[in-house]
Amino acid sequence: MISRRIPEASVARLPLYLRVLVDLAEGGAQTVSSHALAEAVGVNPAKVRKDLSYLGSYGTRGVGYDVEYLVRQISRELGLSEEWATCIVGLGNLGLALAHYGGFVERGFHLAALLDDDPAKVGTTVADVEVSHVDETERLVKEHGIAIGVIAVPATAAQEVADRLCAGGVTSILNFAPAVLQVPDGVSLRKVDLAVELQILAFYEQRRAVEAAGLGGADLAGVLDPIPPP
Amino acid sequence: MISRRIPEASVARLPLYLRVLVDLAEGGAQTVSSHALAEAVGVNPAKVRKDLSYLGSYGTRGVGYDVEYLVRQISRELGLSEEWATCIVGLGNLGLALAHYGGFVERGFHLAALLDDDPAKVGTTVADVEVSHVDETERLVKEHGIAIGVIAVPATAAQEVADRLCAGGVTSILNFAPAVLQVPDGVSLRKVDLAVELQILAFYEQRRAVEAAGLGGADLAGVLDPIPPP
DNA sequence: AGCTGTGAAAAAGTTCACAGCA
DNA sequence: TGCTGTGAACTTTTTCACAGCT
Repeated sequence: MISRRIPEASVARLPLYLRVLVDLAEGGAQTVSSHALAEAVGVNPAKVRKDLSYLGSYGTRGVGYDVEYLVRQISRELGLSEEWATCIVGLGNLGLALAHYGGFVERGFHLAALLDDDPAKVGTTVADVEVSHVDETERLVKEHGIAIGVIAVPATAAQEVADRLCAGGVTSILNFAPAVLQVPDGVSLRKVDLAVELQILAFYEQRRAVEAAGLGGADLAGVLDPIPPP
Repeated sequence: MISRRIPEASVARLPLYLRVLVDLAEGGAQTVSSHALAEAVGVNPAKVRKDLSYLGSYGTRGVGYDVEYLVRQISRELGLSEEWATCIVGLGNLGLALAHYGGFVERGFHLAALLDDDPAKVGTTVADVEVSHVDETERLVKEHGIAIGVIAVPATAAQEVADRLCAGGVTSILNFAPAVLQVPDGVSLRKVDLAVELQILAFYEQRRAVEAAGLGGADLAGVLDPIPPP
């Protein structure tokens, strides 16, 4: 119980376990083994046990884990017992999609404000929330006690928006803009970058193509050999 | 040059380097040091050098890396010299946002098909592409030689869509549905899960709150102590 | 017998620190 | 002098393997 440091990699898997466990609970399951849980999440059973052991020893040897109990423990650990106030800055296609995303509000995330710099959007209502001008960011973050800010603006505006969110007192940022952001110590920053994900997939596509072409050690000139440097 | 295995973690950073390098090139920079590049991407300079060394030895000691040359090398490594045909399945808010996303088409990704199961959407045109019925998935993937499929349907439909994409011959999938997918060997799968990202942020929010409350070893009962198991 | 919890081993990833070249 | 390239140390993460409880 003292000084529980849960490794980052484990933290990132807790939401996945939780989702499966909720489904299992709804399906009426009482207990689940690390093996079954691992299968459902697509990981190794030993990893499941290690991850869950960081939360404490909640399983029963010979039986497995109590589903309902585990749901409660993980929810609490993830802070999902509380309601986190969030805001979305930037209501382009992506921002709108996020605002309407059900899973957003589903578990403890409350959309407290929407912000955009387009006067045509300010004052309209999206997902039952009135859109405010981005200049109001600091004020609204303070007033609503917003903890998590979501950035869905173009890359060029992202740092300014981040600065404003932090100035207002946000302590977590989820950034969808393709930009590297600087935030003060003590602010958590996560990034989702669609173009990067596609490029990673392209890398492995490319490699398969090269490997197929290169079977048996054929000459790959023009396919992967480096061009001599300038 | 023989058997170049680039670690996954490095591959995931190549697109970030590329983005910065393209900006630098547009800004007229001739060369860049590992230090400057590291700063711009937000990583350690040694990591930059290690990562780039996997591509070959493209730097010049005492000088740095030739920006243009590095852009070419990384682009080639990421398979961005080719045009990858992609499709998006599911044209809800997120699917539409993805279809309109500029960065999508920007670098070598060509939107060859859009699919949805809603008869009202089939036949309409989105982002200059006519929407087809999801039953056409296999056929369209084959016909257009689509390599990468993007899944933006609800979780319940995601596995079926994945199966169809794979049946058609897709070799990479980017999944936005909150579901764990099963794909055949040889198909790359990446996942973007908005709810998970928020929950990870909530975990660290929660922990900060607990740490603040627990300064000096105060009693945390009711905040983090476990409820006794059933 | 079945399944958890966990030390210990293995693997992957990061950072250091410095030789070596421009 | 300045900066790359890289072996080696270190850290984190994953996996194994088995003792220990039910």
